[in-house]
Amino acid sequence: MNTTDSKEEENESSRIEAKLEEPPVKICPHNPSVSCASCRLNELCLPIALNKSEIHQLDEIVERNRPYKKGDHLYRQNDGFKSVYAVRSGSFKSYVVSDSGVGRVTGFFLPGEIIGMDGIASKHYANSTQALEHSSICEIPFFQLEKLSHQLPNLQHHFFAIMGNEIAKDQQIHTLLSSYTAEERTASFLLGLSSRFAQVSLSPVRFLLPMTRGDIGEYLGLTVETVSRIFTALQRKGLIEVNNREIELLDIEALRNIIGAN
Amino acid sequence: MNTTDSKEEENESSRIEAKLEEPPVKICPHNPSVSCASCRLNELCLPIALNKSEIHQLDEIVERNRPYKKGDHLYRQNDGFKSVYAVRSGSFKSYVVSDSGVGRVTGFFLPGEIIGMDGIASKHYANSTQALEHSSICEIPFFQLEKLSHQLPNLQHHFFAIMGNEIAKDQQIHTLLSSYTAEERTASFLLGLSSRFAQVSLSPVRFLLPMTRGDIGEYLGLTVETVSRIFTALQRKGLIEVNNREIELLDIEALRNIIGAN
DNA sequence: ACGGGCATTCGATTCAGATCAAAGTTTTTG
DNA sequence: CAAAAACTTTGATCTGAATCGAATGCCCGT
Repeated sequence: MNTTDSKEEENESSRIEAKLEEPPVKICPHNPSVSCASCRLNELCLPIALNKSEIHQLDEIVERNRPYKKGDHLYRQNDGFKSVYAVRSGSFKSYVVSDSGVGRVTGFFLPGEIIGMDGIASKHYANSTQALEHSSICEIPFFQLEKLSHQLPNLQHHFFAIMGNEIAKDQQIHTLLSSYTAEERTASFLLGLSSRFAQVSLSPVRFLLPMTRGDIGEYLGLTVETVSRIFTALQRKGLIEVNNREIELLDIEALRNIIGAN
Repeated sequence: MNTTDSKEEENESSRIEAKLEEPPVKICPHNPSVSCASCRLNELCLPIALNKSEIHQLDEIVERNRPYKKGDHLYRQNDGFKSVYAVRSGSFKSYVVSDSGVGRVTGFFLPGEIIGMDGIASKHYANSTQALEHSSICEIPFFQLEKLSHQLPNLQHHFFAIMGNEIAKDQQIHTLLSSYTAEERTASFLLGLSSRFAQVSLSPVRFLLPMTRGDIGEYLGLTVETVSRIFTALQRKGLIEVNNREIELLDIEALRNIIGAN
């Protein structure tokens, strides 16, 4: 999509390398001290609602892969489904490519969020997912997650909740795409990002967009130009301040009012 | 939405009645012979992949409510989440109503399909769901489903798959809404219905739409007029035959080609 | 059978956002 | 460090679908 062929080659090879060095390292090479028990995301991610011993068991099945460079793929459309992934740091986007070459972004993932659940039913991933920046991931082999869920009712319960949450979120987007204007979509998107950043203890009013305007447009069903124009318009109205990828929300109440009628 | 106040009153009271007559009748009043084991949908619905004894255990927790009349609500937005539902016969639609009164349909449900998973995470249903025609339902109290899933790995596995399927489906709709034209959306919708009818052994080429043009429009992010015009246009091109709610797909290949480029 | 209320269709017009075109800016890379 | 590639912004124009305005048809209850 946005990457050249040669870039893709590199990514592909580094990805394969990572797979070859089995058995997977349990401790993240670039931050060996992180385990689920000590991860700052454990209140947000899978371990939520698990007790100490349960977290330890979960820890056992989590594979902490080497970090992903910008553009590296976690998996590609139609790859066999094997794992779900929890973002540890950085960010990812999922997208599908049509025969006509037009890509459509189906989701963005920030730390603590789970990637890959679209593959559970069909056993093949329905989209491709790549890193938007230097990022790290916890890979959770789904077969083992199921087995462990069977032993730990709390984990089963929580994973049902995570999937239910994904379903509810997807339906909100359905509503957004089927009835919101470009400005409403954009405001809603910014507010959504804001609260997701807040969840990981980042500023909800000032943040860096990990994705391009084009990515946002594909996600929201708009063109790059429209996204850019709406950003400019919101800035002119004094609701946000834009500097490249850096966004500051100046008037959250007003942004909420934009989507308030819906 | 489409029902008058007085109609709503009726529905509401009948619904409350149904809840009052606990303990729930295990055998459907209007068709006492149906159990999961004998249900013609059991290859499609929850019992899939369960053995005879497991199906019997599932049967124990399923509540077969009285039938729902057209317009009756299964639940309403923000009601406390208690159960998921499997459609036994008829059809349902889910919708959200905005403050501004504009409703948006978020889904249609045919026999064998599961309703209500959007409430699992938040413990409150994110939408309202009502019958589009005289319909019957199997209610599955979620707490008991979880408990049983914990005992039956096959059930746990299958429910993960059902939820994963819902997630994958929702993401397809995301793509549809963010990049398809009105004609592409409509063609895709008709083909989707067609294959869902086929799954329950109904004709995939000739069927009755259980929903109005308005419902379809809200679901696809189009207006009633546009849906109507597209139907007319597809008929003029000889791809479908429309008579009120009755649809015949005359050229499925051509319909596929409409969305083929995507 | 009939009247009233939805649901559907169709035509005319408008408009939000796409498309087309091009310059400017930031990031990547050899 | 400079060239190239990728991304962003702005302006002009176009267009698909919304909106507005009716007329007609169908279904439901009495």
